[in-house]
Order: sequence, then structure tokens, then C-alpha cells
Amino acid sequence: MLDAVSRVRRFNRAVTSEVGALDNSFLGRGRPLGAARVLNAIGQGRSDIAEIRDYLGLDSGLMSRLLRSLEEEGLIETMVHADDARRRVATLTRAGRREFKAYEALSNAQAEAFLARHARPDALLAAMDMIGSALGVSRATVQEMNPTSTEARYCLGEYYGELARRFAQGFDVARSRDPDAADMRRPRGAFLVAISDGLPIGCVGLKGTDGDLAEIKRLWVAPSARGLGLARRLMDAAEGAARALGITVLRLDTNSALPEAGQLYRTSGWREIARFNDDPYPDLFFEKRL
Amino acid sequence: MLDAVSRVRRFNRAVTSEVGALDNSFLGRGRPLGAARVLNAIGQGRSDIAEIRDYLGLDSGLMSRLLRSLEEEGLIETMVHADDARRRVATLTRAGRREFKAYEALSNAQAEAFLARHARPDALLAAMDMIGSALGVSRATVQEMNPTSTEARYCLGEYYGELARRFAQGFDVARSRDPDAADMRRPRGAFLVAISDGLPIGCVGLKGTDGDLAEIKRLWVAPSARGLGLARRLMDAAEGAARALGITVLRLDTNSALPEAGQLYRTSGWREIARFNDDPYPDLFFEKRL
DNA sequence: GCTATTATCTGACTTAAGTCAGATATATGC
DNA sequence: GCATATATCTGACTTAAGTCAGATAATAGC
Repeated sequence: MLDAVSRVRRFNRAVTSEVGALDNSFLGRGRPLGAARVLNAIGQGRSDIAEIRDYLGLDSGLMSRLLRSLEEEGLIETMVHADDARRRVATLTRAGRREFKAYEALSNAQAEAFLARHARPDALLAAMDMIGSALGVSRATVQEMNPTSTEARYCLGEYYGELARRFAQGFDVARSRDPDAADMRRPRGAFLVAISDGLPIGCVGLKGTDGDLAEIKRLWVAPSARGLGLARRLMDAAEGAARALGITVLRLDTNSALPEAGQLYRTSGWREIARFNDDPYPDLFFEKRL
Repeated sequence: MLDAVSRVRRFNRAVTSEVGALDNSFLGRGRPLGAARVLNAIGQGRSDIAEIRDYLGLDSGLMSRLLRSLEEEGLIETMVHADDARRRVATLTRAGRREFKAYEALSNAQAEAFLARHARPDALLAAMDMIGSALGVSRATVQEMNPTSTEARYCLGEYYGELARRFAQGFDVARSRDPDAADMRRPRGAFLVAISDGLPIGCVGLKGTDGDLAEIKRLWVAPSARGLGLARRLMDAAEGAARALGITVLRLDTNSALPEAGQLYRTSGWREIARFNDDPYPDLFFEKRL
């Protein structure tokens, strides 16, 4: 009753009875679940029929009929794939986009009602993030994004907030050598964000120079996603991006108040070097040759 | 993308894709979901057909057919209700109990596999408890239990552990006036445990004396369930039990290192009184006349 | 005792979901 | 060019789930 297995099963019971109600956004618009799921998959940007079929785990016959019913409703259009005439791609019509938005609104309303129903939404959300990350890191994608995008700015804001909490003397971005966004964009550099089920949960910046040297900056992983190997994945992705840009030497600075970071660098081929800048915050400096 | 609603929706996506796999313990034994759910409801101790029908939200015709199919399989027996000959009650046969256990084993195995699949099981479990409580407190039941039961001992263990962490000088049960279990059992007293989806999440003891005076002891609420009004529900239940036992005066001692407890007592009709024992841990004393 | 209500059961439906065996057209490897 | 593989579609099924209108028997209110 009190062991880990019972606790998981209790979570299941609690969640299925609520999430059942939470996740019935596919209902309520007079359309069978299957058709609604296909419509939403297309609305989320999936267009390749075979990919949707695979994603939703549908039989090809069933899929075909669901597509016909959505076409008859005037919500989607299908056409042959540009590269392979056996395949088909589907897109939403204007009416389809309207219907997809209605489903989105329904989902949002249900999520809002759920939060309103429960006390302590902050603590609840933190726990939900934690679980979302634990279940989602394996599905998380690391993608290159503009350092000025909403997602990137969200990550950076969280990163600065955390430094302010962890450094004894606080942290003020203005006093640090804040990299120019242009240096973390192609062709000079890159900015990578880890996205799990739509939520940014980590980032890393590659700040290029004029030469074949670049600096790793702003490595951050959301508290809810720590210990799951995401930092290493981000660093690997950053190295890959550096190689693609023809960079041969990587450098980074960090602080001994962030021991988990130092540990990561030491175990992934970085070696400590002498101070190479006069930024007041870092006290540890690393280099890696690619 | 980063607001509360998105976070809830992300949780949903993460959980439904995993819990879908987590919660398919009703499958895999060659029996349709409906029949498996009815069998499990009976296995969990529900016997009244109308109650099961209500619990599972089934049509009476459908329910009737599901019962017939389980009877034909030899897993259940039905008979008329002792008090009302229109109603029927169902019980598992020997084969039914075996089949129910097989479902339980499947559920346990899936929960175990789930934990094994994920890093940081401790943090994950803590978050799951938190969500389980947030979703489950409203469904939690407060029931009288033997203070030596597994559930009660679990609560008390957690309670002592917490005192040890929160008191500057630590906490040693042996030095405190540990109530005799017999004083917290009928007819002298009572011990109440709050159970949410099978997990004990709070407790309170009513320690009786020979007279019409009793003491409230061991009020504890699991960290994952705090801030949801459970302590007040436990106290109300304890008062109810005291009244039922003919008790007219309640007392309790607490410590100013537990400010949330003092706050609760002050706002629910208790008044501070002078020290009434020489226990080394408490420094605040309250009384309430019923 | 009579009427209305309730719990269960049965038969006759509908709908959604899914399976399976081809048919058709296209792509790939040699 | 030809055999093989692949993507989609169609028709003919099955199964599960659920709905609805009575039938039957028992209970409750008066």
C-alpha cells in the first residue's frame, strides 16, 4: 500500500478519473473520436498521411475512411505527395482550420476549469511540469531557434533568475558579457532549445566569432527536467552545430557554484584552461577541440 | 505556450500517451474492457449491482449483459440482496478471485515497468503523490482505524520523521509521552486516517482518559496534501468521534515551530491554555469545549 | 389494497472501431 | 524491363459499446 508500485497505481487512479474528464476535448463537437484525432493531427501540422497513420496507430483502411469523412465534411483536402505519387498529404481547409481552433479552445477551457477546480495551482503545476518532463524528455526535441524567440527568451529569463538565486553575490545580466543575439544565429553561431510537448525545458547557445573558435553560453535545464540527461543532449547538439559551422575549438566559462555543470564538462571531453575573459561571474574555464 | 493552461495541456499529452500504456491493465486477458472493469469493481469489494452500475456509469441493460457474461465464465455469482429483493449482489467465485489477482499482478507489473523506464523515480514519485493528492483529497475518506494498523503506523512514522526534521533539538519518540495504542481505540478513544485512492495521507489520534476529557494527538498531513483543507477535515472528524464517545472537553499540545497547526486551532474554536503536562517538546497548549 | 416507483432483465436496435483480403497505382533494386 | 515492395483505397466482415422500449417483480407511500 505504501510502496512505489502502490503510489504509481494511486497516481493512475487519480489521473485517469480526472484526465478522462480533462482529455475529452476530442468529444463535444459531434464527431467520432477517430475523426477528431485525425483532424487534430493535421491541425498540428502533420500532413503526411502515412506519418499520421503511424502516429495514431491506425489501420490503413480505417485511416482512409476517416479521411473521406473529413473530406465530405469539407474540413480537409488531400493531394498527392510531391516526391512520391503513392503517398498523399492532407491540409486543412478554411472550415477545417476553424474547427481545429474550436477543439483547441475546448482543450484550453477544460485545462482552465481543471486549474480553477483545484487548490494550490502553483504547487500542482510544478508537480505537473515535473511529471511532464519525466515522461517527456525522451520525446523532447532539440531544435535550433532564434535567440529572440518567445521560447528562447523564456529559457534565458529562467536561467538568469536561477543564477541570481544561486550566486552569493546575485547576478545582473548587465554586468556580464551578454552575448549579442546575432552571434548566436547562423551563420556565426546557433541557439538550441529543448522542447518537450510544447514546453521549453532547456537551452544552450553557441556564440560564434570571426574565426574558427566559438563559445558555449547559456546552458540551462528546467528544474523539472534535471537528472534526465538533457544537459548532455544539449551539449552534444551544440557540438554538432559547431562542427556544421566549421568551428574547431570550443570554450566556455562557468562558476564553481554550479558543480553539476563542471561535472558534466569534465566527463564529456572538456579540459580546464586558464581564465580567458574578465567577466566577474565565472571562475572556471574550459576548452574542447573538435 | 508558457502559461498555466499550456502547462496543464502539456501534462495531459505526456500523461495520456504514457498512462494509456500504464492503464491498459484491463486488457491482455482476452476479455473486453467493460467486463474487466466490472470484474475489478467486484474484486475491490463492491457487491451491490446498482452501486457498481453507478460507479462505472453503465446502462442497466449493458450491465446486465456484462454480469451474464462473467457468470457464464464462472467468475462471479449473483444473488438477491438481503434487504431488498429487487436488487442483486455479486461476489467473486474462486476462479473469479484468481482472475482478479491476475489483473492486480498485471497492474503492479506495469507500474513497476513504468518506474524502471524512468530516471529519478524518487522525484517522480513525489510529484505523482502531489498530483494524486491534489486530485484526490476531495475523494479522500477519513476512516477510523486501529492505531497499530499498517496505515496508521505509516502515518505515525512520517509524523515522527517530520518532527525530527523541524525541531531544532530533534525528536525522540521515547522522550515524548507516546500515547498507549489502547487509549486511541474504542471505547476510550479513536484513531482516524485519511485515505486517498488507497494511500494514507493524514491522521489524527483521539486519546481518551477515564473521564469526559480527551486529548488530540498525532495530527499529521502528508506534505503532498497540504494546503487543501485536510487538517481541518481530520480535526472535524476527531471532534465528531469525541462527541460520539461522550467527551466534552478536548485538549492538545503543540509546538510554535509548527505555526500552521497553531493557526488552524485558533481559527476553529480552540483557545490557548496553560501548560498541562511536562512533555519536553510542546510549548503551546489548547483547549476546546464541545 | 392500490398506485407509483425502482431494480433488473431481455430483445432489437445503432454507432464506432477495427480487421482482413484483395485491387490499383507507384516506386525501388537489380 | 521486370520482380518486388509500398501507399492508399474499397468492400465485406467482426466486436465492443451503448441506447431504448418494454417486461417482470418487488418495494414504498398513501
